[in-house]
Amino acid sequence: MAASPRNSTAAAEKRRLILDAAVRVFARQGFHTCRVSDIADEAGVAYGLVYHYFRSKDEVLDTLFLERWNVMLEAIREVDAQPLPAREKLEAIASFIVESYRHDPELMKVIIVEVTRAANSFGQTHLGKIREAFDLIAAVVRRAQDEGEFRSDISPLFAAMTFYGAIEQVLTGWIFDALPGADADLDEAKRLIVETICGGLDSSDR
Amino acid sequence: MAASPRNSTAAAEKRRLILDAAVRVFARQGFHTCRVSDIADEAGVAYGLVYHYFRSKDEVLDTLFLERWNVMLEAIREVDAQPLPAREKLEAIASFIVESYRHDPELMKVIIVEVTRAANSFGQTHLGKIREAFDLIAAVVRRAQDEGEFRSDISPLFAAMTFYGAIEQVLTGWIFDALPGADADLDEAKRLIVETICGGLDSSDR
DNA sequence: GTGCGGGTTGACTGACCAGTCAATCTGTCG
DNA sequence: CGACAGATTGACTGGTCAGTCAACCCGCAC
Repeated sequence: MAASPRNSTAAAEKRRLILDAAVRVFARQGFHTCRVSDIADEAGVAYGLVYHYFRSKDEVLDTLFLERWNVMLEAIREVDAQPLPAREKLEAIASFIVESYRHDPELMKVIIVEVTRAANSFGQTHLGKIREAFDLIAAVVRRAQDEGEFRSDISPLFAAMTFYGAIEQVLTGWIFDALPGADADLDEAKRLIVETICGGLDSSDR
Repeated sequence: MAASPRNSTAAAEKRRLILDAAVRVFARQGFHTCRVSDIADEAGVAYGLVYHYFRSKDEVLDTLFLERWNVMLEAIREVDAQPLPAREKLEAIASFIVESYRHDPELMKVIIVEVTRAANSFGQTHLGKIREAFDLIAAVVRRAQDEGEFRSDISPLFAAMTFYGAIEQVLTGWIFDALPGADADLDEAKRLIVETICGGLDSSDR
């Protein structure tokens, strides 16, 4: 039965139902302060069913994070494979992250607040995955330095952390209403982040 | 007795003993995963004594955060009061934060990981205080824009968040060994952060 | 229609831990 | 010295919740 296509589809849908409910609950109440029963209630399923699809409460969050983060890593790799100036690559990366937020702000809130910036609890587990993103961005910077597009006196990894840190702080600003986050602001932000950071990295006339 | 100077000093020292122990425990195990008894053990005092000096476990963390954050806010205000170019003001601010890390990395780890970047739990409570820092930095930027030192097409608050986000990400890199954090690296970082960010903000010839 | 097997249910358990409190200690003052 | 006050102790309580599990449901195969 689990082998038949109809049922495995149904199972996947149930699983997704729980994951989507978890996003809403985590975003609203935070991972540590919500109960597994909150997730089950939000999904409209019984408590025990959560444990049929996931080994633990942690695994629910892990799944949400990894699903999205892997998509982002792939997107960065694709961007980097294209023959573009580094500035445009960074713009594409910033754009991808901002669009992720536009598309599903609750999911991005959960990922940033509960994983990426929670390096003592979940971040710990995913430090390697998070680090991968920095390394990919650093590689973009390094190549740009080799080709003279960026100045060479800033360590690529350092530049990558600065770039990513700026983006994440802006998202955090939107998430907690410290920064206006209307549609137009998001578009503006893509441009401004890269403009701010690249101005400093750019080796062009100064 | 609590009124006599010798005892009130002794009381203050005991309180400090507990606070310092809490820093080490929070840095090592994280706020959520440590027990109050861990703090008491680390301080070498009885469990109940923690509750003699603090109303709750939360209040211990609140105290640590506010103590340090208020010092930082004051430092930023003092920097801003001086007649310096904005770039040097930002350098002084970055320097202050980096020196805070050099002086007591465990405390900075706790503040960043458990408060500043934990906007769902403790950050929530202190959102206002955190926001104050952004506003102070934004004020520096705004004045620099008015005087033509910085370009005016980037919102001051946005610039402040970018600047602060970059710093915090670098500290996070040191905290979790994603970035080399030797003594010389810290000095280098002060310069590079401002260099990176201001290059973009600076309205000088481009 | 009967039986199988996975999906689904929710009451229950075991562990954990923040915070309380009554008892004890210690140093000071009259 | 006696007694008082605040400091210190740590056993205990109450509540919370992640995870378990035995029972039940339901669609399918034969």
